[in-house]
Amino acid sequence: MKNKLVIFAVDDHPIFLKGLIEILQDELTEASIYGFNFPFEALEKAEKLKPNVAVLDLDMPKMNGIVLSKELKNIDPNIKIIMLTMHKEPDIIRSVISKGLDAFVFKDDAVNELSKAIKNVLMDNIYISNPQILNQTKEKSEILASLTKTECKILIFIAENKTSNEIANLLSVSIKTIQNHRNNISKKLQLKGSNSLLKFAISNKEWL
Amino acid sequence: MKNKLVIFAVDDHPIFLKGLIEILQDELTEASIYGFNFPFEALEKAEKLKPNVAVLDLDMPKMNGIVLSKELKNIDPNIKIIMLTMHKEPDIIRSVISKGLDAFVFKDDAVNELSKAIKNVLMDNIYISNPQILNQTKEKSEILASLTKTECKILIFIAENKTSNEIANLLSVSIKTIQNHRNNISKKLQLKGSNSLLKFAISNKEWL
DNA sequence: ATAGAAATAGGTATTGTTACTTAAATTTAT
DNA sequence: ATAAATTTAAGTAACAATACCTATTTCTAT
Repeated sequence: MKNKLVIFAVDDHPIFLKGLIEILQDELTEASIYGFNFPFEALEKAEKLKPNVAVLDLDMPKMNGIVLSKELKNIDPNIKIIMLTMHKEPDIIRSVISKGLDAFVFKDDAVNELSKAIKNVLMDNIYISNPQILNQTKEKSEILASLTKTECKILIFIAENKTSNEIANLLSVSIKTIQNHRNNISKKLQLKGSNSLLKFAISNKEWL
Repeated sequence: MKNKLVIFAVDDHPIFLKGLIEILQDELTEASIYGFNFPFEALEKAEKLKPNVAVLDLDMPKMNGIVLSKELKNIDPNIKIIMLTMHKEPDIIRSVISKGLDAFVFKDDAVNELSKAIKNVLMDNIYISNPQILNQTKEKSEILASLTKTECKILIFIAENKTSNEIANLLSVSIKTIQNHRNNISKKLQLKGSNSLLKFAISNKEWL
């Protein structure tokens, strides 16, 4: 006779968490489901309750799903992590997926995909709902990864509303150096036209 | 003996909707709760089911909560609308609040505030959870509201990555006219510096 | 040690945005 | 009808970003 399955669900939105617990309970009637609105609550209870699976929201204030997953794996490396997200951008997913998760499920698909994900991670499989999304624009994220350290630093400054002049002063280099970097970044990202780099930086500032 | 209360809940996220229905059912055991993932489904059923209250998500693809609320009021002006949102920015809330809603509840507060909101709207009161948020930065939204029609139109074009030249061609006016409007908008919004208007437009594009 | 990558910085030109001015035509409201 | 607001558009100037180019120094890995 095997032990009762213990599942953690962590999401900062109370209503979403309520729905999440409902779904898990519906699908896994024999499991114990614990819901937490705050990541630190889940961490506090993890040692005592010894969860087998943790279903985490990626986007949470203060401690996001990635950080929380690392903390949980610290407590017990056998805890299986299922990451939930609303984001559908391949770039974001790719940047997150390489950090030791066991499953990745999109919130829109969660009703159908969560039980599959749980079954798979318990068999030590890695599960990704909607994997075809990842094949759509492989190039872009690879190009983003091709940016050098300095180029990344400058792109972050651009996203922070800094002009080339301001960045040059902050880094104590010539404005021509910054302009040159901007050009190289634009070429790598295949951006053209007026303020295209600024628009890109602002739109993607969360993921630099 | 009064009729049974009929409540609609509309949210594009299945899990959130599930949680929402749970809360409503918990709080109002005697009511009939109908949940819809898609606004058009709610519209289709509204004539037959004659809801007294509709709890709507503000941010939905294709048809947002404002549009849906107008359609529902078209079917029956007596339907009370409770708008749910995640946004906490006073600007956004102020721009939405003046469109004939009966209640405004923040998603984070929804567990506690929803039943209060329903009771109030049924008594023909207007209910706002967390009204103190609105008093924080009154000025900015008032300035935003001070924009004229043409200024708004141009701001939307700017947010759509259009240059002054492109906007001038689209509207068949001189580029100097567009530049002049840009200046007037910047002055009204108290924006200064390089590309400040573009940055503002991109950051606020959802609420123009 | 040396080749390759990265960071530095200069030139030159075009285009776009900001910031100010004035002013006429048109629309809107009282 | 008249005043006020809005839209239109001109001039001028400075600053910023894009889009090319070349070239030197510095770091990095084999």
